Amino acid sequence: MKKVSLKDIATAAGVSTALVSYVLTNKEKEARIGEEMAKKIREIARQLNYQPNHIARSLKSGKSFTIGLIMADISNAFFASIARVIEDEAKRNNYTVIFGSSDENVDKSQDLINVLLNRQVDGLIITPTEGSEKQIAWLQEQKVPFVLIDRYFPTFPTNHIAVNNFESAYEAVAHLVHAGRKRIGMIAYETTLHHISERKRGYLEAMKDHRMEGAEKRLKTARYAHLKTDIRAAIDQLCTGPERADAIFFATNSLAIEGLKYINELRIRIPDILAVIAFDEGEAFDLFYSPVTYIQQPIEQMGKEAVRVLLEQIKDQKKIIENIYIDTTLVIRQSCGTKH
Amino acid sequence: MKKVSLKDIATAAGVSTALVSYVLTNKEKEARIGEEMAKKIREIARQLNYQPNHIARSLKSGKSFTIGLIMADISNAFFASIARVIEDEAKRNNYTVIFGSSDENVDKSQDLINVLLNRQVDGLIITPTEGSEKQIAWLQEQKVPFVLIDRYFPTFPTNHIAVNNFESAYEAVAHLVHAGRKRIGMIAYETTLHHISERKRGYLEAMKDHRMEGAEKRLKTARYAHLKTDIRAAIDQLCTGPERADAIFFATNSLAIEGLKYINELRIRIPDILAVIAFDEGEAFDLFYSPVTYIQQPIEQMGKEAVRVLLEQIKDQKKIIENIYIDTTLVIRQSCGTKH
DNA sequence: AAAGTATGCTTAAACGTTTAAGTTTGCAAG
DNA sequence: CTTGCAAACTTAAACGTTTAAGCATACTTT
Repeated sequence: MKKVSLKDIATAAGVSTALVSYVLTNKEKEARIGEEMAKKIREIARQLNYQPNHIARSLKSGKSFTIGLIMADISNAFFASIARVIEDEAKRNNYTVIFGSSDENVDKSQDLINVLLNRQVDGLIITPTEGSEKQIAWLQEQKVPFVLIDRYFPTFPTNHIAVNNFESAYEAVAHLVHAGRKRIGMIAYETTLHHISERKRGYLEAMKDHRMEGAEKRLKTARYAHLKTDIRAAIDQLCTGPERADAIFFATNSLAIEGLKYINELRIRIPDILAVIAFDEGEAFDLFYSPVTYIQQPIEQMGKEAVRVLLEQIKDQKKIIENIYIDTTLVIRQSCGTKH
Repeated sequence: MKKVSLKDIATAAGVSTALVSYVLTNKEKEARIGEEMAKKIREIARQLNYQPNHIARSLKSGKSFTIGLIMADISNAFFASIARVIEDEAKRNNYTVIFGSSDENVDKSQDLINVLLNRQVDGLIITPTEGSEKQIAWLQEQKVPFVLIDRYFPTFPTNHIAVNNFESAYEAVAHLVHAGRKRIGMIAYETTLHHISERKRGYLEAMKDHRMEGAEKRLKTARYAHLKTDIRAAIDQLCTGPERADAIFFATNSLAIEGLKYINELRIRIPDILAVIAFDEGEAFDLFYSPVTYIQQPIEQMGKEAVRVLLEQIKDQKKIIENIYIDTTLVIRQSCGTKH
């Protein structure tokens, strides 16, 4: 069953395709189409169930009405939720979303950028990986509209949507201090990515401001590719000896999940022996026997803003760069031993 | 910065675009291109950093090398994981994925189908919603290649990837019986979707075969749109009175998560007072104080098969319908009180 | 020397749209 | 009775590819 095209309608109506095009794109006024004819064409289009060919349109207009979405890993709850919001929001604006997962890997990221640009996406929403500065800079040179989300590079200005990582981390650590914890540790990723650095900085500053000793030595990192083993090692180090930590701040939900699994195995009681705070949400945190206090990122807002900024960028290339910072909320549960 | 096209290369090389096209699509042999010239063209293409325009190609070939993915909700861990696998697998085959969430809503589903088909996707992978039979039947009439995943309609044959829902549910309930549970309940969705019906049937059959009383009255359902309240009501009914259930089988991960939250609130101890089994995975299940026994669906395999079947279908329209059934694994943890 | 054929390239149409620039007809104004 | 102009269409080019068909030129055959 062949698709019906403008030509089919034109033939059926005994007119040129141009006329049909004008009518079906509601340009009757500008093109001074007769009322009779317009009605007739519309009727035929309806009968034949005409569906415009988006590809032909894109070729002509140079716009695909498609957004490319590059996330670190769509199967991760945080990114999946963002993807969800972005798709909804894009759809509301008649855009469609193509996605891919970079796995925090520079080469995959480059590959995805290439694939998506070849597909003529009108713009990109990206959670950039470590070491992808050059790729991002190149996008900027090429004047490809894009927005970074979750992370960004402080060294050069780009559109980005981020959360106030420093303050959020600071606040989380302060909360632990006020809950009476003395030996607070942190587990983060081993990365130079700015959002993680900021979280680390928030931890260190808060520790300093509250005159807590040994922050540096209690700041552990894990490699993305060796999450499980590295986290276990970190926790082993943190939770043994006379100076064992009485609180851990996890820089990320995946770190927290892995960490809590091991803490469970070790039968370290929370919050009695150890207090815990995590960045990001996770349904697992709700179900944990001691519901986990966490820093809640406003996912809905982040996704919507990302789409908004990107679409504005697409509409008007020379538009000024927008940096959106959104505040998080510290959701206090029982994992720090405080009831509010 | 304008994109370079075949014409640019042709001009630079002083030849026709046809020649360039032949070279860059490696048809030199068939088109008898001179070695010298081929080398020269390739070099120029490299220098200008030529990237083929996918849209133009699609228009010409009538193929977009794009798959449409319609999931119930991409922010749900199960679907997100499937989406992840599908995207990876599609990419390996030089396909790209556009996605959308139907929210278990027929109208949204129809809307997504329209949007994706207008985008000229070459085929669809769908988790069909309740009541979408007509849409699916229409796709079949229109000879649009598609594969259903997770669910399907037994009333008419379609390509689909499914799990042996009946047997899995049966096995889960049998496991509960062998663990000594007497009053086993089930909480499912209120839906006519076949995969859920099969899970219910598995429960009922297993109960009958093991001579367990009161299965019907202990089979509760919750509406997707009123998950929280309905689940609470169901659990209230199941877990009170002298005949209170000593086990609950959740038909889905979202049901289980919501259910466990409430069970936690009620301070019903697992597995002492209540045993629990869930369909699907969830990191929350690992972290639960009594790690949850669950039916593990082979997500990777499901996603890969879906892509395989779809691509075969795209290649050869008259290909016979494929129904893939994949076995699940019952992952036994502590939530049923048994250690293996 | 004529015919055939291999080689290397060009032409042109096509995919389904959009849209600027015609063309034709009728009618009012000069 | 021109001329002007509005109304209602049509033509044709363009977007960037692909690909069948065509056209020289040179090299073999007989």
